[in-house]
Amino acid sequence: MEGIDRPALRPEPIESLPPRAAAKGALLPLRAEATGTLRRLQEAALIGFGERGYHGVSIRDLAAAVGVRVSSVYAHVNAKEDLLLELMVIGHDEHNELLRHALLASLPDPPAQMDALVRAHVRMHTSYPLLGRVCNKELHALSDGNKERVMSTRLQSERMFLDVVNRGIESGQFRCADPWLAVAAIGGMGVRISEWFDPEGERSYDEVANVYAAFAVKLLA
Amino acid sequence: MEGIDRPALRPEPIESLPPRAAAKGALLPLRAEATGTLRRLQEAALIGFGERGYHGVSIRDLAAAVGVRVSSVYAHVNAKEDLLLELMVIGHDEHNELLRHALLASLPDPPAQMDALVRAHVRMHTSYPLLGRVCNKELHALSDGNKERVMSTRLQSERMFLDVVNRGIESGQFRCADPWLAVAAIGGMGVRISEWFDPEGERSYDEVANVYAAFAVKLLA
DNA sequence: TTATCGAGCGAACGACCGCTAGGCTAACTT
DNA sequence: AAGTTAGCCTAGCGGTCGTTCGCTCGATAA
Repeated sequence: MEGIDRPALRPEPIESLPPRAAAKGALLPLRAEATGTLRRLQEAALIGFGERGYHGVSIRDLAAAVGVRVSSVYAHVNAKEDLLLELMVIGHDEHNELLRHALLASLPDPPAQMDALVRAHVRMHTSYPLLGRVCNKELHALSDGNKERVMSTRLQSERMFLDVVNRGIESGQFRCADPWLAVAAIGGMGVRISEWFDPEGERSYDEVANVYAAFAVKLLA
Repeated sequence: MEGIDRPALRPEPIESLPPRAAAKGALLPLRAEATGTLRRLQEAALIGFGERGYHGVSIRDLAAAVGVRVSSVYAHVNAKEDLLLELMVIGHDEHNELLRHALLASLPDPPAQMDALVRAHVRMHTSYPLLGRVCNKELHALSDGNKERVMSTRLQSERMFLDVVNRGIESGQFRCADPWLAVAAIGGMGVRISEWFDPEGERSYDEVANVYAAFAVKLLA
């Protein structure tokens, strides 16, 4: 028995937020329309779920973070899971839209399209690292129906990458024995960004995006 | 109000395990020396933490999975966190050793060394996908001291990749403006494997390793 | 034979969990 | 002025959390 002073289960509260960072450093994308207390609940949930995981954050934590009593939370939210679901839907929809717009604005050349897709992918994970973390780590906490709903969006996004890879192979500009594996690799390196990216850090979005886009295209050459 | 039938928080128990899979499909690497009930607790924790996260699995879940009462768990384990710590140490040490041995057995040529490192990295995440998931997703649940201990091993592993990239740049075999970013990308695509790899699936370890190793070297060319 | 010990047990501790019932207040409609 | 509503409150429900306690039982060692 050596555990004299056992570590506290929840060592520190979720820091409450300054009124609102400039849009540049917003926690959530513009498609998050909520305002007032609900908005602050969503942001507290984003921080908490992102740092400690869904089951590591209680309604009491969230209530304390926004300066409200537990029961008042339920004036804005039906259930804790709804808070997670909303974040996951926002994140996946935003990601999907970024990819779609990237494709629309790109020349119809597979390497150019892949470059555009990867830049959008990187933009998502550098602009909203906490959201990326929640979307990629907390799926398990969603009930089956909600999980399916989110996964269908993710599958659509994956398909965009896959289509570009396949078209590039047909045109002879890409060479790749297993297109899905290439997409998995490209996707994986982007997803991980949300684990280390720091907007105040030494690497800007542009640097990461340039490098990763080049990586993806080289990897398929 | 639409949440008529609220989803159960913990819908299904951790399935209890068959006596022991052949070493080929072992849940834990050989360096996990525990036997008997403690071993089965570790394996139940690995499955539970990997599928539902540390805070999503209770001591009662683990006890039920190994067929023992809650209080008996504490004959083998000092605290729940120790179970997680042990898994994380095993995982990180195994990973580190695989990388070291890969380097030792490789020709001193940076592309060959990178090929070997990536194969070892892939081997880790295909052989022990649950362990990879726990190691990469549950760091937040470790107390500060334990987290540091694990992170120092991770840093050592990262350094092996970084050294090879830097040496390859010096020798002119690699071209890369930001070596750390390349390591992050290569590491990220490997880490993600544990999220989708299925030993019974259509892709074998060898296929994934071949492709990913080629990706890494091409990406640095 | 006796002593020790590992491994299990039932019961329970205090804290925390998600969630709800019901009441108060202040602002907005009508 | 009267009614409605949004938003917050106090209080507490039933249940689960990690952990501890004192105990039994069988195997091993002296």
